Amino acid sequence: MGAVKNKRMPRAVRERQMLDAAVRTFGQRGYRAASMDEIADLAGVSKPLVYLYLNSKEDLFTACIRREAKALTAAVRAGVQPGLPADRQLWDGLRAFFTHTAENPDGWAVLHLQARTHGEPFAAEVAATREELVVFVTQLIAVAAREAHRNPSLPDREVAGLAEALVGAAESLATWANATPGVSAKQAAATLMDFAWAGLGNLMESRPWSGSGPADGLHR
Amino acid sequence: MGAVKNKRMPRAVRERQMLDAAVRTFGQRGYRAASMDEIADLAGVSKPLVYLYLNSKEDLFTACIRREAKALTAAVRAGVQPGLPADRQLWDGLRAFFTHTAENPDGWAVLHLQARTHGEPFAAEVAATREELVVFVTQLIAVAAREAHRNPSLPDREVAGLAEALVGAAESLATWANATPGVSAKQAAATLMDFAWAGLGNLMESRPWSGSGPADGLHR
Amino acid sequence: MGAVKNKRMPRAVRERQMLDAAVRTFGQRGYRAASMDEIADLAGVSKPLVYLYLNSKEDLFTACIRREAKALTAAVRAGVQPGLPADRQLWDGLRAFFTHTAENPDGWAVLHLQARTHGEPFAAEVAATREELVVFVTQLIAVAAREAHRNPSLPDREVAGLAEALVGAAESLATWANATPGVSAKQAAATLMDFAWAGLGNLMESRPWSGSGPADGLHR
Amino acid sequence: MGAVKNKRMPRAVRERQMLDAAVRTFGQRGYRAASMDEIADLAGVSKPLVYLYLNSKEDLFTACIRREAKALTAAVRAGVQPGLPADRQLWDGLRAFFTHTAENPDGWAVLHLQARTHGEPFAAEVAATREELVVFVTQLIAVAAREAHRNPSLPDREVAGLAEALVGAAESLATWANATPGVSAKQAAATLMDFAWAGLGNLMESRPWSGSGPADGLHR
DNA sequence: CATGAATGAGGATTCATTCAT
DNA sequence: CATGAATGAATCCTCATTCAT
Repeated sequence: MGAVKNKRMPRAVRERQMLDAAVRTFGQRGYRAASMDEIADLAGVSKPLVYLYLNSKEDLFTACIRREAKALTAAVRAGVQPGLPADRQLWDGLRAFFTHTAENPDGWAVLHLQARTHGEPFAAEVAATREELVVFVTQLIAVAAREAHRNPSLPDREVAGLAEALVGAAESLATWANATPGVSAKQAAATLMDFAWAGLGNLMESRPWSGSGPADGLHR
Repeated sequence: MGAVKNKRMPRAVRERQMLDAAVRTFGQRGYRAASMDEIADLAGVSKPLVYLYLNSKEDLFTACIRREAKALTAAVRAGVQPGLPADRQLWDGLRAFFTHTAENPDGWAVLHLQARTHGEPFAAEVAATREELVVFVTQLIAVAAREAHRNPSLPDREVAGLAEALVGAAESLATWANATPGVSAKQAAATLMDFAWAGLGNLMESRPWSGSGPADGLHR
Repeated sequence: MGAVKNKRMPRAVRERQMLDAAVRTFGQRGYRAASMDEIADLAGVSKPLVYLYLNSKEDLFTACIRREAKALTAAVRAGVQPGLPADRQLWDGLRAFFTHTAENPDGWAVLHLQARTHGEPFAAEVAATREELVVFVTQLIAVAAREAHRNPSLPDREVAGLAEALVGAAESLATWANATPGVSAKQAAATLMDFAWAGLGNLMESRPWSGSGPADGLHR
Repeated sequence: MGAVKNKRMPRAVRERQMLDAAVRTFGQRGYRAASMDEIADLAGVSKPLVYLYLNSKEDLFTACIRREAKALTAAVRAGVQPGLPADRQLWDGLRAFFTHTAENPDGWAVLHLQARTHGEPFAAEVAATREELVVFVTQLIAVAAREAHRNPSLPDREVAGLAEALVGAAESLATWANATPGVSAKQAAATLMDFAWAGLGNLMESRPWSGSGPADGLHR
């Protein structure tokens, strides 16, 4: 009883409806608990059609992961302008990230919660996306180091850990912001930016990160 | 066929064996995918005995969550000495946290991945534990602020966000460290401590956090 | 392996086959002892199909009760002509009742034995049907009283008791007739009619009830 | 947690406790739904002891049936004085019957509802008892016929049917009286006595059965 | 005697998946 | 294309029953 049954739609449209339904169902119920029946129902199509187009539950879930992963990285990329200074890029990226996850809570749940919970076919899929973000952050850190004329560059492993920590914090904050009424994407981004750029120690001494871009009131 | 079948053991022992098997199975397969058959098998007992002692799959999972949550918070608490400076307490807590999660990867998977993925009975259970850690970190930040004679205290929501970010980063790093060969608990703790205390900005300027305790070469 | 497996039948037909099998199995084994496996097998379908159409064991049993109850009351109603004198109506009703129960022993067992033995969902269901019969008999007694120009009408509770006794006797006789070879529906009806209308006392004095309708040799 | 655990009681007493618990449980839950666990618990003993004394669930149920059957027939017999006129004997027997079933509802449920519902081992057991009552009633009818100097005696099959109807009516009324608040054993007996002895026909003409014994206000 | 420990066997229910139309 | 009909294979859970102490 999900959507109205429209007969004879082009395949691409039908597939999108199915993926929409699947993302929503997987995101809310989890991979195992979601039933193909419910998904087909929510998509407004018959079950055999789902199998015809998407092959199997596993493939369907993989397709969901791929679509949502692509959407997330695209959103982050679209939010960032390569030429700007590193901290500005980070700030822009974080805002895009938090905005997108807030607008697509089910997709985010699929990526962050569900996909990692279930065995190898899926964890690998999502790990690749995550890696992409980590690499993006890693490069930003490297750029920032260059910009700061920092001589003895940080060891790679150290940088990897920092990027990992930053991405992990972002992921947690995204889930937290989704679950906490009254926390906007912008606030989440600001909190993390402070945390990441200035560090707690500096915050204690009242020196929050203040942005390096144009004075457009980046946060607060 | 998991363990050797030792007949006639006292209830407490059997119960522990069952919980061990359950944590391992739930941690690796997830709540839904784990079967009571596999758990009973791994524990070296028959299924009815599992039901006799632990009641139901739901109750068994809850018991796992409770046990692992208690163990984790106990480990962190045991690693921290209340009298020391805030940054030292944070450092000690992080080391205890990463050490414990590294030593109990399945328990950590149950808490961080599985329990949050499945509906209300369990999410609430684990949220309470997480809250405990967040509160601990929140208080540390407050103490640090006092120690730094910081006058206009940070707004509560800000502090909450920071604590959330820190805990989230720790959680992510724990999972990352578990999955990355060659990353020790100490290194994970050091990375996060740098990140949290100094911030990326300072790191760029070569001013990593260096510890406030006795000069015992806390890290690096 | 009960029936021949005819594939692809319309739903209504399959549902009837399932109910037939269920009535037979429940009637012979009882609610608890009957297994869904046996019912599905006897119906010549797989278990999931039974669940798809009938939902659950409880619902299946309820459906059996409803169908058999409706069939029984319909049979009795069809056997009785409202315009005739009360004793003739009673006679016709009894014959229809005994005929139907003799032709549907399993259905009768479900109604009389099994449904009343198991808790509330079912007992209520069958009680309603029984009440219908009791009311029917109660009204007949009242009509008979009017026909006999009996002045001080019998107290209601008394009439209720009498109707109850009559229905109870009929139920018992139906089961007895089913179990005793050589006892026909007609004989059972005649015995009860004598018993009910004339009473033992009159029978002793050789005055059996002889019918009030046309001289068609109603019995004997 | 049923009864207080009294250690070291003579076997006869323990067995009685078990049977009491079993009758109650079987009467209320039914044979299949009753669990040995619940029975042992209610009896205040351990399960192995039940098996030691009563062998198996089947044997236990059979023992219940036997005990309750014996108690019922004994009660009826004790209520009847062989020398008295037939209708007085019937009246006394009915009163004893309804009194006993009212005082032992669980025992009556075991005999009338549960035992007949389940396969051969039990149905036969209870059928024997029922037969005993039917024979008793059959003989009463024969005696009454002699007393009434009725010449052409009723055919045997006819008498058997009448006895069956009377016993059936009694059984139904017993269950009805148990379920209907405000109906006493005496009232039930009176209703049935009217019905059986006078017949509905006579009742219409205001000639209820009035008893043949001493004028002690037998009913009403 | 009495019991805590333990299990084999079975039963209700669900689900991903496939044909025949 | 689209679907109603159908199922093999699990999965959770319960219960009568038995030993070793």
